[in-house]
Amino acid sequence: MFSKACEYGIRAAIYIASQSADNNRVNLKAVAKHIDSPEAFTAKILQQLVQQNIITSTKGATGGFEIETAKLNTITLNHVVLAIDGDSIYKVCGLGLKECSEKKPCPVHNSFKTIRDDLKKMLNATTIYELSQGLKDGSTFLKQ
Amino acid sequence: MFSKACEYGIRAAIYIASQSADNNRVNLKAVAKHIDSPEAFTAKILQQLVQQNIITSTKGATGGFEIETAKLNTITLNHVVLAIDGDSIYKVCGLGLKECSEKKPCPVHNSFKTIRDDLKKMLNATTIYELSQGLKDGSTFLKQ
DNA sequence: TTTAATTCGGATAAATTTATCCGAATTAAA
DNA sequence: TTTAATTCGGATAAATTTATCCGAATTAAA
Repeated sequence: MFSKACEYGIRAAIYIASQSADNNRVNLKAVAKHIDSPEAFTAKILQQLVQQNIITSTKGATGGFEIETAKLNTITLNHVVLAIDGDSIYKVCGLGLKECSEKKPCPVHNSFKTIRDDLKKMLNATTIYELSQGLKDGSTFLKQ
Repeated sequence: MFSKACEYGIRAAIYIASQSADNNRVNLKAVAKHIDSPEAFTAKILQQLVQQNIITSTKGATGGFEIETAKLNTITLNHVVLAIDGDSIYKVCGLGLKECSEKKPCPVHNSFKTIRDDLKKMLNATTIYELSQGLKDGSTFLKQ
């Protein structure tokens, strides 16, 4: 569904959000540990999230990553997916055709459209903050 | 969503079905041409479909690929997807977690479950034959 | 029987994605 | 001022997926 990079990105965003809710800034090492991901690769992904203004980074000793309290509620799964995988998941033809469109649809165009619209709706309706709450109350997990 | 191989596989199956409905056997070259795919790679994918008993191959001159008339109606998108990409699309966690389950769900487990179940339902309900009909009546397309 | 057209299967190559390494820049604390 | 901990950015490497090549086997037709 998503690239590995995007999966890590979502996991990282959820973990950072769970800590930012308590005003804790977290560094790369802590992120990689808590989401069970390769450190150096995670660094690249966090950089992307910083560039797309989804998370904030602070350099130097005691530096790390956080999400501004004001933003916490506004960031959706869709934002993270767009930042890392782009909009191909919404746009690209299910059969990989370049020219697939409403006017010249591939054989699965309409059935896929329904699924994709539902996915889009879900990604837009789900905030990273609400997902981070599940982590904190122990009803959901990111590792082990 | 699907691997490139699976996209080609679906396209190939639909094209072969459209020809088998008229009792035409088609060779690799024709398949690759009509679904606009690389020939050698397509050969590998057709081999997989043969091994999984989705299509039938005939060797030698005048050889090629076809789908048995009796089978034509029974083959679904799900069969082709399983043959090429396996069941990972149904099973694997949306965030790539090894241990994600009903009992220990990842943060997106339930929202993804809904989408995935809908996808599964659709893939199971759609036959390659019905898709090939759209091709023949000109309402859908596989290339250009 | 020979030839030509085909599928099959194994060995590779190219492209893309995933992952690592490392030095530079930054910054808080000693 | 020095040190240590950190993010950043560029260069690579490893793994996976996509794609190609080619000889062997098969088979219909000449």
